[in-house]
Amino acid sequence: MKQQHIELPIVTNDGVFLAHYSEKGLAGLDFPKVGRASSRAVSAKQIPLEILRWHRTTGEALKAVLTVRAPKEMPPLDMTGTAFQKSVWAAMRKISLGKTKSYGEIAAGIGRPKAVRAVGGACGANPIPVLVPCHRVLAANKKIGGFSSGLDWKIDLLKREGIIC
DNA sequence: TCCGTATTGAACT
DNA sequence: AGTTCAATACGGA
Repeated sequence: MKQQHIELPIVTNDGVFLAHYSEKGLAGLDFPKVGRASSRAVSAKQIPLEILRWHRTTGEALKAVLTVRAPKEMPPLDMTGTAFQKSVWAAMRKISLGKTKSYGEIAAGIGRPKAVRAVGGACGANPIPVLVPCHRVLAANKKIGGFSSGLDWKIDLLKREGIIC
């Protein structure tokens, strides 16, 4: 019994995101990539009804965040990672809309005040950007820092939320 | 075990 | 004010 790793596109005004689902929930989310002509056509029949339901929720939540609104509902997240990473991701999800935290604050929040760089590593390993608001985590002096899936997205999202000019 | 990392804060130009 | 440097925790090879 292989793990079905299903990819489904989410069409937004900002492009086509690609959601990855496992049998347990949303396992990943990719930013739109230029030049991805056609995501593989998946016949809707092959997709478990449960996943379609998650996908709908995911799409709503994603669009909500992209329009600077709090998601009303989140799909189950299947985040594979170490205990430390889960702590970091959980801490990041507590950041409310339009707010920011520094890596140091996240580290302190999970009881490891000096693990700031490790926090950065966990952010980079975050499989679900946007929904887990890793873009709201800035460096201590309010500098942007980095972003795995493209710094442009981070800046753009921060602009929408009025965090930066 | 060693290396890289989306950091940080202090010391030095 | 800009730059360099050491410290620190964790994950991957």
